Order: sequence, then structure tokens, then C-alpha cells
Amino acid sequence: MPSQKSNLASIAREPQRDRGRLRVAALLKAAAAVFAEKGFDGATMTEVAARASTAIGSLYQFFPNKEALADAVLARFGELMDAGLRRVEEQVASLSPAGLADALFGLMADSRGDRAAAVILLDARADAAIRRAGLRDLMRRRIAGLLRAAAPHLSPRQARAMAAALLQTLKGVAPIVNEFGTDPNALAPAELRDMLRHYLEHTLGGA
Amino acid sequence: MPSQKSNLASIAREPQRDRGRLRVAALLKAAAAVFAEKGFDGATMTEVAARASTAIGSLYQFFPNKEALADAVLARFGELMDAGLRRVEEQVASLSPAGLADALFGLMADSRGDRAAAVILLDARADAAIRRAGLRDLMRRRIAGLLRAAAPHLSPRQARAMAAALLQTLKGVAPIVNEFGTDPNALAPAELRDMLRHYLEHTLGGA
Amino acid sequence: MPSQKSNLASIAREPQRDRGRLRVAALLKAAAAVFAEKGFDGATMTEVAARASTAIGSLYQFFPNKEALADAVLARFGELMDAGLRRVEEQVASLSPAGLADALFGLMADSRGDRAAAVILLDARADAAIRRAGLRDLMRRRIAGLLRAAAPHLSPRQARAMAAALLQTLKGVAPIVNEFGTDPNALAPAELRDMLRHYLEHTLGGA
Amino acid sequence: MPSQKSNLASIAREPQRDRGRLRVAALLKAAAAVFAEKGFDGATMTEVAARASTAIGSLYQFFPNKEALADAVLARFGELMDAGLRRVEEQVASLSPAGLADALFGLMADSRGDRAAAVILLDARADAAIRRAGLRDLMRRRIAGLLRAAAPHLSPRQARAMAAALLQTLKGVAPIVNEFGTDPNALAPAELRDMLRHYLEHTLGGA
DNA sequence: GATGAATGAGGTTTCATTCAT
DNA sequence: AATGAATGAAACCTCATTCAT
Repeated sequence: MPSQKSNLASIAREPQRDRGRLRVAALLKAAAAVFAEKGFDGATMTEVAARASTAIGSLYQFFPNKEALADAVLARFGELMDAGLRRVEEQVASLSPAGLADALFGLMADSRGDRAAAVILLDARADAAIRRAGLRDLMRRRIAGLLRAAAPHLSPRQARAMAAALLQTLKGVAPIVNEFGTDPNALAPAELRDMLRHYLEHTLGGA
Repeated sequence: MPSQKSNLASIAREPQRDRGRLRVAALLKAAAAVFAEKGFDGATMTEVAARASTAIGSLYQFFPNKEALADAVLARFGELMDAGLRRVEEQVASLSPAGLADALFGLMADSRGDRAAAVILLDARADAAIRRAGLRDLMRRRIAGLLRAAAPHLSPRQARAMAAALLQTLKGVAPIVNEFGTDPNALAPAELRDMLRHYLEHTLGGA
Repeated sequence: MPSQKSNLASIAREPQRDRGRLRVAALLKAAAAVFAEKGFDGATMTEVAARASTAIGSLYQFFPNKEALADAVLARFGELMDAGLRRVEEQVASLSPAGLADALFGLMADSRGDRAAAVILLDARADAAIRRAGLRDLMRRRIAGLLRAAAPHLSPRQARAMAAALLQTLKGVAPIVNEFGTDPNALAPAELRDMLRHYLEHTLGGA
Repeated sequence: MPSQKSNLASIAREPQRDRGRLRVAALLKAAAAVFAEKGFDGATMTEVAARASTAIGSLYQFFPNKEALADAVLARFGELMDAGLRRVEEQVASLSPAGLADALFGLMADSRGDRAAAVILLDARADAAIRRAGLRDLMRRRIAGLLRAAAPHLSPRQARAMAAALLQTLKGVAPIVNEFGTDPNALAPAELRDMLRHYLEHTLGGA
């Protein structure tokens, strides 16, 4: 999942000084927030720069265009997911189906703003999706791997189909958590988590 | 669910003649397609007109602005859902939890392009969502009603939370069906349907 | 020389109403003037629109981008040259070498602003020149044809080489005429014309 | 022709050390190449710095702005021309008209990239040309002097007009040589040289 | 009603130039 | 001196909307 690099054109430039690195971090944070709120087309580069308290030119110093910025946000999300999935993979042998469900749910419910932005961008307009589909397919493959580790009797085909369905539902975690919060008296997120639990119990469960 | 009329200034004019009615139908169809592909901000009025093979002026003859057009697409989707949900309501007494899951799944998997457009618009940018949230809340209420009809022991609060989670997952049906198709050897949609089944069996099930 | 049409992307849209046709004519005139004064990169779309007394949007209604505008100016120049060369071709049999020189000189000294703009654009930046080279090559071929009509003993290769040299010098007519004017007491243009005369007398001249 | 110094504010700073002198040479070479390819407006300071393998800051260390850089390129070309013309002046008494033509032709066909850059800049956008016209006028005066040295019967006015025409044609030498090369089987450059020969033979010749 | 041109605010992007390290 | 980040005016271009025919 790391290095979602140079496909077509336009890739983010690496800052070479500390000041630049700080700036890039601020820009990515701002971009994630704006993309999450407005979507790809609704977001404006001007607003991203303003939220990061920089001049528009500084934004373009590091990201040659809007697509590159979106890709960078996605790549950052990809790294978070990568790390998170790796942690789940290490535990998967000792997890019950419900535990696996909770782990995946938690993955989407953590990593606050980035998540929301990424979820929106993952579904963004079709043509750009070509490049971005990379991230989606990668996550599907990783989740399929998890499922087969948890239930070796699954055929690859089955596991892939399940992963597609699971990932789709997992994408719904972000908006629900955003709307209802995470505290335990928020019922709706709990219901979504239960839906994932029941599903995995039934499909993985020798149980 | 009918009469999704905006309370601001933008209300779609009713066509007076048959030719007008045809034109409006073509425009709505085109608009649904474009919104589905590009999202609200990515869609352009010019492209909508072009896909309906009309001039931009004709589009504005019936829809005073882009928001009104989106609202009309949403309203049309609302009517479809309205009719669909009404049909489910009539049968709910005789449906098993799995049957209810299938009915809801089928609702989202039918009504082809409109569905996709509406799903996108339902999540569209926050400010406009204020007005549009109307549709989402309405559907949640309707689904909560269905759940309580199927399982009277549910508290209103529980039912509402479940409806929120269910609707979120149901929104995922559209993209999955679009990607994998509806035929029975398409596994991924079947998995999503099973996820809904298991969930309702567990939550409504004891009944 | 007509129809310098659709190579890569972006081609001028044809106006479909009289108002549009007038607008396009005004825009081309303004564009020719601005390109002539500032060159391709120095010219700004805003200035072109302003000189044609229109909004920037109207400019883009007909010319999707700056390149398309430049191409249209070039195409218009090409048509003028086409017509002019055709007229020379008809007389070439009855023309002395000096007469042919005068005819070619006159061709570049007429057709005021367009000429200057075209000359500048013909030499414009290399990448765009790929498309634009079309016009230059065409003119070279036409001139080579004239030379062989006037002096059948010339080999095609010789004629082509002469045409290349001639056209290069003919391009110099525009700036000289612009600087010194056309009246007979302007010596510099006369010298350039004499240069062309002597050259053709020597190379074509059975004389 | 030396000291093309601007009377405004922009004067290129003299480098103090050897490293600086090398840097300046590299920058001028790069600048000449970029100006030749892209023209004044199309060239960017960033690209010039990049081609000289330096940082943009270093470019501004020596040249306070883009105009100063262009002036420096022009000045360097001016020095080359100065030296070249001086050599021709020394020989002019012993040169036939054709020999003079060849000498001038050779002057433009040597001094590779610089030449091309200078030719482009000589015709650059009008406003800047005010300052730059200096170089053009100077060259015209020098050429007029050569002509009168070769043919004393010429009036100053005639000589100046001839010089204007000659210089205009000489500017055409650069692009033709660039396109066709200098080797003897390249016909087009030879034709251009012949054109200059015939012209000078006729105008200086009776003498 | 239908058509397509007109408008201009606003969005994306570039680039000369300055500044901090 | 050298480097590369910072800045913002200005360029290119888009598109919702209005208007004349």
C-alpha cells in the first residue's frame, strides 16, 4: 500500500528542508479536511491553502495539481490502513470472527479526518478512479487474505467476493461514526459493528 | 416522499404539454446519469443538456438552477423508493427477517441509473445536504417503521439506530451491483445480501 | 491550405448564428493584432477579448484555448496566402522573373495585420510548430511549384531548396514594411524587393 | 557593441571569483538555449536555472531579473558580432561583393546557439524591444559602414536602407542553417547565400 | 418554446521574484 | 554564496446563468 507513485503525470514533490516538510504536513491535513467536506470537485485549492495558512503558491510548490494532492491524501490514508491491516494480520490467528469484525471496524473508526477524506475520494469520479482503484483493489486483496487466514476453507474466489462486500460496508463506518460519534451510548455505530460481527460469525464461523 | 419541493426559490416548473413532458423526462434521465458519474460538483449543466440532446436554454426552461435539477432527480428517486417501501410495508407482516432483507436489497438493486445518482447526491456536499438530508431522514424513518412492524418489541430508539446502519449499508448495494452485475454467479452482491440477512435474522429474529 | 483542422485536440467551434460569426471575425482580428505585437506567449487571452470588446467567456465560446486561437489566425492567413498564390500561379506563365519577385513581395506586403501575426506565429515555439509546420511546408511546396512553372529546367530538389530560402526572406518583408511603410520613398522595402528580383533573375533567368 | 548596459536599474553583477565566472557562463549558455527555444515570454527563469544545474536563487544572484538576463545574452551576442564585423571591416577593401556576402553569411551561420537566441530576442516583444533596438540599430550602422567602405559612391541614406534589408535577410540565415545544417550538400543555405551574393554584386558591383 | 451566444465570477495553475537558512 | 521554500499577481480556462433572436 505504500508508494502510490507516478502513474500518469504529476506526482507530489518531496520537500528537502524541515520547513518544507512541516508545510507539506499542514497542507495534507488541510486537504484531507476540505476533500472530506466538499468532495474532490467541490474542494478548492484556494481553500486548502487558506486552511493551511499558506499562499496558494506554496501548495503548488509541492503538489503540481489538484489530482496530485488528492493522490497524496489517498496515499497517506493507504499507509495508515497498511499499518492497521498489518497489525490485524498479526493477530488474526487468535481472533474470533467477532474479534476480526471489531478490528476492521476499529480501523475505519480511528484515524479521524483522513479516513473521511479517503472514503470520499475512493468513490470519486470514475476517470480518476482508474488510478485510485489501485488503493481499493489493494485493500480488497488484503482483506481477502485476512479472511482466508481466519478460515482456510474459503476458496480464493469466495474470499474476494466477501472482501468486496465487506470493504463496501466498512466504507459506511466513517460517515456513521462522524454523524453519531463513538461513545457507547451511540447506538447506530454499534449496530453497524454488530452487522459486521454477525456476518463474519456466519461466514467464517466453524462457530 | 413525494413533493421534495425546496422551500427556497428554486422549484422545477411543471411542463404544460406532452412535448415538454418528454423533454423533462429526457433531462431527468440525463441528469441522473451525469450526477451519478461525476457527482454534484463535477456535473455540468451543459453536459446534461447535451446528453438529453437539447440546448442549454431548454434545460433552464424547466429547472431554474443546478440545485433544482438535483432536487428533482432526488425527488424522482424518492418516489421510486416511496412506492417500493410501500409495497414492502404491505408485505412486512408475512415476511421472514431474511425476506425483509431481500426486499430491501432488491429495492436498491432495481431502478438502475437513478439509484446510483441518488446515492451519490444523498452524500453530496454538506451545505446542500441540509436540504437533502430530508430524503435521508425520511428513508430512515420509513425503514425504522418497517423494523418495528416486523419486530414490535424494538424500542423506537433502537429501531432508529438500526435503520441508520441499515440505510448506510443499503447505499453500498448500488456501487457493488454496478460493478459486479446482478446475475446469480456474481458473488459479491450475494455476500452483501447475506450480510443484510444475517443482521436482520439476529436482530429481528428471536421473534 | 484551407482547413488546417483537428490534429491533436482543440479546434475552433463554428458559430451558428450571424451574431456569432461577427464576433468570431472581430476576435480573429484582435487576436491577429495581439499575436503580432506580443508573440504567442506574450499575448494574453484577456487582451484579445478586450480588443474585440467582448467578455473573456465569449472568446472561449469559440476557441477552446489559446492554441486553437493561434491556429485559427494561422488558418486565416493560410487562406489569404492560398488565394494570393493561386492568383500568382495563373499569371506565372506571363511573368518575368522580376515580375514574379514583385508578385511574391506584394503578397507579403498586403493583407496587413494578419501577415505580421502569421509571420510571428510561423516561427513560434517549437512544440506547437509541429502542427504549424504544416502551413510552412505547404507554402514552400506552393512556391516551389511556382518556380518550376517559371523555369521548367529546375529539378524538384533545387526548387524546394530555393523555395525554402525564398520563403525565409519573404517573411522578412512583413517587419520591414511595418517599420518603413510602403510608400515609394521608403527605401528599405525597395531594397528587399530588389534582392528578390536579382535572385530570381539569376536563378530563373534564361535572361 | 560592448556594454549593452541598461540605463534603468537592472545591471548584471560582475562575479568576483572564478567559481562565479563559471556559474555565469553556464547560466548564459543555458539562457541562450532556453530563449532560443521558447522566446522571451515562453522562457522561464526556473528552466534556465535547471539547465545550468543551479538553484533559482543563484540565477538571481547574478541577474536581477529576466530582462537583465536577456540583455546579457544579447550583449554576449553583440560582442561576437562586434568581433566578427571588425574582422570583416579589416578585409572589406580586398573583398569582392560576393566575398562580402559570404563573410556576412558566415557571421550568422557561426556562433551556434547564441545566434538563434539573439535572433529571437532581437524581434522580441515591442516594448522591451525599445531598449533592445539598440543592438539592431548598431548592427545596421555597422553594416551600412561596410557597404560604404565597399562602394564609396553610395549615399548614407541608400547605405542605411540597404543595411536594413540585408540585416533582415541575414536574420533568416540562422533558422535556415538550424533546419538544414551547414554541410555543402544542404541546398537551402546555399541558396540564401547566393541571394545575398547576387544582391551585393548588383548593388555594389558596378564599382 | 427553443436555441445558442454572452457574461463574468471564480477556480486552477504558472512564474518572476524575494527571503530565510 | 548557495539553496530551495514562500509569495501573490496574473494568466488560462470553466461554467452557471441570462438574454436576444
